[in-house]
Amino acid sequence: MPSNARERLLAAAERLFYEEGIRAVGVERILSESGVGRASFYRHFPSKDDLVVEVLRRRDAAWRTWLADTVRASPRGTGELPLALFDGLAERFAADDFRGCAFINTMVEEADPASPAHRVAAEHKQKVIEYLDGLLAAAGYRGHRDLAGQLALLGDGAIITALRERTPDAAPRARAVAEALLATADRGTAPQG
Amino acid sequence: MPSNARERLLAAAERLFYEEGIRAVGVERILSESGVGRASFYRHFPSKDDLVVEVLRRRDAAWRTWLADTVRASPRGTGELPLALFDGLAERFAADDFRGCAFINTMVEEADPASPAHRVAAEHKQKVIEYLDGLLAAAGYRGHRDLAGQLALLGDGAIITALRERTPDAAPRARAVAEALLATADRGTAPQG
DNA sequence: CAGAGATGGAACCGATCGGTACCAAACAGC
DNA sequence: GCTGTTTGGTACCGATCGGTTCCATCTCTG
Repeated sequence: MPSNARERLLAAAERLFYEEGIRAVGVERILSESGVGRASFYRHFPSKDDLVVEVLRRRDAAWRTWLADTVRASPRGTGELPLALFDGLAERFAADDFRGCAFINTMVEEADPASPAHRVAAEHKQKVIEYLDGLLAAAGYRGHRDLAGQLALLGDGAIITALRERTPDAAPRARAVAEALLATADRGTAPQG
Repeated sequence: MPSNARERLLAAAERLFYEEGIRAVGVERILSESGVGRASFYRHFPSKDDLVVEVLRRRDAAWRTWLADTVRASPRGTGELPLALFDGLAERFAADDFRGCAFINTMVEEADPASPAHRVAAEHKQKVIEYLDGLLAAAGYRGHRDLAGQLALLGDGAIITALRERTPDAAPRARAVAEALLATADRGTAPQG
């Protein structure tokens, strides 16, 4: 019942946009790689911009699900559970097709902060911060809100560094900073350690 | 004696590329905003790509000069002198036309790491790290090489965060992390504090 | 003032951009 | 088998892309 062509379009677009960039990939490429006809494309999406937004929405959901799964599967204790973010990033950085963060890339490519794609990308980062905030709050960190922003900042810095170096080295480097940060942070009546 | 048209082209291109993105700005825009004729453009630059590379080279030189000047003018002592990076970033983030880091943006837009523009952008970051390494070494930090990479990582994270938030708040937040990092770092026979 | 080099404007090129219209084949449910 | 929807293919649209060519003008130097 769910349209087959639509799924193929989204899958091809997500891959191509990430690998080569949103502006660098034309509709023609998406059609040929997905095997979908031109008319079918515009039956499912009013414009390329709408496809972009839909791709980002799905990737946002998938990415945060992946992060939650990674944290859930982490052997780390509650106190250092937020560091699981960097464990997960280390795996991502090692992937052959790693090309940074799709949402950072979108904010860069779609310069206008009011554009739908830019907004979805910015909101993604905000949701990740809120998730980290929850982890930090559960671990009893005071100032967990600020800490969450700093961990996200470290994660973004690691992603940019990995994009430049083309190695996974940035992940443990950022994690070391995060460890120093959490070590100096004040934990109140910590539920457990 | 230095070609006037060439300077105007570089100035207009630098501004437009930074404000709207490299791919988003066509040659026609650069011509109209610089007042340079089409033929003159291709007399000075074999292609748009060559203009892009030249713009990046100049911005690299200007940016690192700015950083060195900022550090030189900083009232901070030797031990915390590298933190002047974040003092400088704070000013940049507050600018109305702030749109992230031109070199990060280039690495994102020019996806191919072998492309000339991407390489120049990546090399810029490397040079900044080497400069920070010098500051840290002069301050007597052990492991100054790793520390330099971590400070640069924090800087990039701050830039991405500022791009998303559209406020200068990320600079002091990253600086706080850098302070915690330097505080836990081992200083050998420190020349002075 | 004369000559040479640099300049801006415009016409033009093939290719590609995002988007529309039409059509025949494949597919479903009844 | 018949009907109605979804599909892929193709031709086409105006606009813009990066790049070439030619020309008239302007400016600087001798």
